[in-house]
Amino acid sequence: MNELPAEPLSRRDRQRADTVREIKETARTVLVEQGVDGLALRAVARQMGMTAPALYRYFDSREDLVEHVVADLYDELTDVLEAVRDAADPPSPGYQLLLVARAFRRWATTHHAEFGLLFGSAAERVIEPGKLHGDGERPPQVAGRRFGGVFAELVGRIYLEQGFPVPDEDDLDPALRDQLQAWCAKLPVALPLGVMSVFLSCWIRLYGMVCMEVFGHLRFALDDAEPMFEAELRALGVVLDVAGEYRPPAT
Amino acid sequence: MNELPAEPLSRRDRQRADTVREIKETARTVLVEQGVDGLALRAVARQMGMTAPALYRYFDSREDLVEHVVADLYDELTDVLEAVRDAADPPSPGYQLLLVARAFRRWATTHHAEFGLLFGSAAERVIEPGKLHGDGERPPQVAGRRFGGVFAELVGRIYLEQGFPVPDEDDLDPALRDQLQAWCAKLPVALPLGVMSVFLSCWIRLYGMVCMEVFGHLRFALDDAEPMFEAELRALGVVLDVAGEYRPPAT
DNA sequence: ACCGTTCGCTAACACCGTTCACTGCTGACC
DNA sequence: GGTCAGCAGTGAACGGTGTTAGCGAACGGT
Repeated sequence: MNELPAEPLSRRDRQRADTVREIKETARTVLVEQGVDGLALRAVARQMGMTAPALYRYFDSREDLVEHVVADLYDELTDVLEAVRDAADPPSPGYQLLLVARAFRRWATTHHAEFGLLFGSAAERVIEPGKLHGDGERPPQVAGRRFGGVFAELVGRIYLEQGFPVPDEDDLDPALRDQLQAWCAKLPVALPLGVMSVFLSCWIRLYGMVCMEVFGHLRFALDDAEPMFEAELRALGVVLDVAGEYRPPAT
Repeated sequence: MNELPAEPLSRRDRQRADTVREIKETARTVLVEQGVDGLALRAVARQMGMTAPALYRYFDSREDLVEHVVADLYDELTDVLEAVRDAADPPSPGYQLLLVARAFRRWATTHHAEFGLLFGSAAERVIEPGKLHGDGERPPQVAGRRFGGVFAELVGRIYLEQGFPVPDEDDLDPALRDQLQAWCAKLPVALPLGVMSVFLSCWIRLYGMVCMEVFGHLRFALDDAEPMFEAELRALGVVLDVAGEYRPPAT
């Protein structure tokens, strides 16, 4: 991203940046091998032949390290989603959304530990803004925003390019309308508030479904959630008026 | 529940049962005061004037204690939902479902720590069946089943008493159909598989919405999720063909 | 009154996050 | 080229965690 002051990196600084990167990568392998609970500073340090206090030269605390890992994972996930989106053929937003949603679920199910760190209840405090940390946005939040933006942008494009039925603004609960208005104001493009409400509803279904599957809250009924997920994707296609673009998964 | 061998409780056994109850209650107050992470054995013991190892006379491990607390919380939540359901006037299943769903969200938002323990990602292993523990069902699972049963039963009654549009069995993905079939076989009453799929879809929306709100995954757009929740309730009412029974919340 | 079970304690182990004081090394400046 | 500041990394230590082992006291049934 921001690499404008490209050269004035002293040799020391480069080495330091490398170490930071190595720490985060090691943290991630520990996360994968040992699970969210096993992500201990000492474990990370051990795995890279260091001692735990040394990590404090690079991160303020375990929490700080975790936040940076979270941000990196968000970015990685978003990169995957964007790549899938940009490789979609045809590149219509409806089909792109289908593929992106599927890629999201795929990433979640194949990266169980990472997904738990990003979207589990332990992430609550990581996502939470503010704290005593000043109210400047921290890495996980901007990365999380970018992630959500992929979906929001696609739904927005579907609406603008093809349209789908949305509730009239006057039919929305005023309390909801005001919040949607405030949220909309923070977005790059203004959309009718009804579109925002439809997007939120779809987002809840998609996100809720994936979280429930990964965290085992669907196992009381299903042991393989993929068919149900595909059924939900078709239902979302109907809601967004792109049902005709549905294609069964490749495999 | 099962109090058939009512009397042969020796004095010692009664005292022991009392202690078990006191431990679980103390664990719950610690949970509320300190949060999920603060739920430490030593903290529980300290608060009731004991030492941590003493708790091992009553529970095999911290995990074991947590599981029992989870089961109790499930039962308590289910009691609340059943009470709300039984007090509904009129007692039509559609209206009852509306009130029960609202009560669920209310309990979740007013019992943040407890909800996190029950439905957060930390509950993953608690919910998970089997382990090396034999494959007998453990307390959290039976309690969780009872909890889900409240919703399932209401949706079933709505279908049987009034009906709502469901997909034809032949339109379901065979892979999904088989799983729904297997699940259905475990339920007390047999329902068309299309009903099961509609129920699952509704459950995902309801459950997903509440989890996302409580765990802060909706705060990027909303700071008070209630209006959106009500909108979702109305949408679910349409799906289940009981939209006419919607009433705005009492407040 | 005895004896076995139960209960709670202390001590200890291994692990965690975090702080502190101390060592080398390295880069920069005169 | 020599000196000196600053940085990376160390081991020790503090207070916390879950858990195990062994001991003593109290209790219940005979």
